[in-house]
Amino acid sequence: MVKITDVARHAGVSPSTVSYVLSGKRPISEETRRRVQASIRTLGYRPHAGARLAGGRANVLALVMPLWAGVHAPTALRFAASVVTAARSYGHDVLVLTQDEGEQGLRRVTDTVPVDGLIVMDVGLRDPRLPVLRDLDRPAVLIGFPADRAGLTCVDLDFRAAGERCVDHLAELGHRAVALVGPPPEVYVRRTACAQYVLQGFTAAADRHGLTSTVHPCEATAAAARATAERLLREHPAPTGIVVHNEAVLEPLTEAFARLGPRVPEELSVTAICPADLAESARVPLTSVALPAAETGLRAVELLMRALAGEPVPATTLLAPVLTVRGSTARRTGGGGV
Amino acid sequence: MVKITDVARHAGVSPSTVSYVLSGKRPISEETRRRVQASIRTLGYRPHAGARLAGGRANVLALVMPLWAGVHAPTALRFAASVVTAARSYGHDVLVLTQDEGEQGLRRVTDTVPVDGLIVMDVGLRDPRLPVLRDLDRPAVLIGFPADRAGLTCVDLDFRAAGERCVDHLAELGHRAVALVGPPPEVYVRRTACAQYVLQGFTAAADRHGLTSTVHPCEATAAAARATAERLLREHPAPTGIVVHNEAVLEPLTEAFARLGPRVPEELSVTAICPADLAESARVPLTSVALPAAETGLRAVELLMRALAGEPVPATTLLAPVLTVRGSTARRTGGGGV
DNA sequence: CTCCGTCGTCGAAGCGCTTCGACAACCTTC
DNA sequence: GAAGGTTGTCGAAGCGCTTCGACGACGGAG
Repeated sequence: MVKITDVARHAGVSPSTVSYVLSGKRPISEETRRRVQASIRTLGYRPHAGARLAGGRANVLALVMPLWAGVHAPTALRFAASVVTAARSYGHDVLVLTQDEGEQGLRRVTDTVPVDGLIVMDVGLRDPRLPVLRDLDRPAVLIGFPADRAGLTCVDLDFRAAGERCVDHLAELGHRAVALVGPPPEVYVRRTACAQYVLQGFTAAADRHGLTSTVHPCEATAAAARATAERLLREHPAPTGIVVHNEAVLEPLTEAFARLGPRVPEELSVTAICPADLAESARVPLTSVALPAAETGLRAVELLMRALAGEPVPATTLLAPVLTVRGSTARRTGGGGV
Repeated sequence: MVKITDVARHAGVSPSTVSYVLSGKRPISEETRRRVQASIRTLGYRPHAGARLAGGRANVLALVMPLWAGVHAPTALRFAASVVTAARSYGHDVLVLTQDEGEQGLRRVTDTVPVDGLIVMDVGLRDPRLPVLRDLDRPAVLIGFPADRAGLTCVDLDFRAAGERCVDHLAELGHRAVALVGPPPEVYVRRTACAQYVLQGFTAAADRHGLTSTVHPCEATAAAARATAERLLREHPAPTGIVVHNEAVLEPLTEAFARLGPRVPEELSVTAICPADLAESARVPLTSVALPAAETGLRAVELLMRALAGEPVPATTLLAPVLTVRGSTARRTGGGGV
């Protein structure tokens, strides 16, 4: 293992000079800097994270992610993967923490492990971890928007706008009755932020367009999806436009529709809020607002890096929803409605 | 942040004594030990990982996992979750590394981050990382069995026996022609160990029973699954027993069968090698050999902890396959065959 | 030509912890 | 009852790095 003193010797300077070249915290002559950097490269020097002891950077960030309960694994993994990849591109490694470690988990990890900053996924509207995050001596970026975001840096898809965008699209196609199939009730209870925002956007847009609307939380099981499909079709007026915000039931739900009668999109238009490739690879490619996991993760890391560099960062970054029309929505046919 | 000197002062001993109480590397009188431990508890002291500098434990382990390519996300996440949970129960945190960082990734992380040991998922038969792992000054546990496991600690489901077990079951039920639907060709090319072992077990058992057998690698897409289903049914002799070792196509494959004709299990018996809950929640509950993600992760962590404690650990831990009969297999009916 | 301010570099101290050698105190053993 | 062993504890050094204060060299101002 090559250490800073090796670099210093090789470059003919003192260790402190090498340190200052690395951190840029003191002026170093152009020539010395170049020599030091050359030595660093030829020796393949890499600072050791343990030295965060002395106030340095560890080049490690912590990612708090939901690992068990009620999350759609492929989606969660996509976020994680993009965070890890982005972090690596900044030379950082990633420590994972599970959601359920809660507030103490945050405390523990910042006290115990050399970690430069945190990224927290799946934030609740009134997440109990918020006070701790505000209080921490390290920067943090939330993926999701809690109700009170004072003193926090947040990034996420604009879920409210996403909900609206879906309804707008359905309204433009002439649909007069719409339904939202959302995540399971627990998620609303936990008050996961994005579920709430979609709901708000959905309702607001439906009202704005004067549409009839209903909301159906749905467990992430095929059976629940089938039950929800049946319930939807029995409604009066029967919705002709559906917004699905629940990746896990996308598949069984569309299949249930296929069995129960209404043809998609001829008789029933379906839009989803989900990762783009999921929407593409459905048996009927779904018109969807993309859940930009890759971009969100990347943005979160970028924000964290800028915060670490001492730059000011925007408190909120809302990613604009992009609706892609695929095969699952069509102009409303037939009369009906009420 | 309370540090070791605080504890020492509070207990009326020197810092080194506290350290020895913690590490047990020197005898400490019963009375002193108790006093120190009391102080540790009341002050809520937690050693800082950065101090691994001085030779201590960091209480961090690295998990190398496949994050993008061709893995079944829910299964991968299950492994990861079990590793993280088990690690936490030993007071360790987990740093994730992606598969594709390869050998240098291992080097980097052990040089750079205070990490006590490694767990490596998804090992190839001739994984290029093996030399590095052997060479490292830290213990490592592999999930999976490479061809040459000298000097390595490995744990995994006995995939060979799992393949055999499925075929045995089908043979017992009177099936004379069986087919294996495996992971995509890439996986065989990368020589991911478990795919090879299932294949071996499948072939060996089929030969032993004198069954006709064919092998069908299959992409992880619904389209590929449908194509595979059609190909299977056109074969001559048509297989009446199928072994599926590819979680991603489980669903579309069974559905394709449902459409194309043969009734499961009356006309076609299907067994799977997959996580138990996946098998249970299929529309026709699948007879399966469970992929024990939770147990495997736990075992891997246990082995690592024992290695860290200096205890000798078994070089190989093979988990015996457990076949659970559910609704997708039945005694072969009808005549046919050739 | 001196004085002072800058610039660039260095040495030393210290981060929280472990570990080595030392050393009292006590216990055997002849 | 002195020699030799144990046992339990301590002090100090050091891990790789950062940072603070110091200092020599240089240049511009007076």
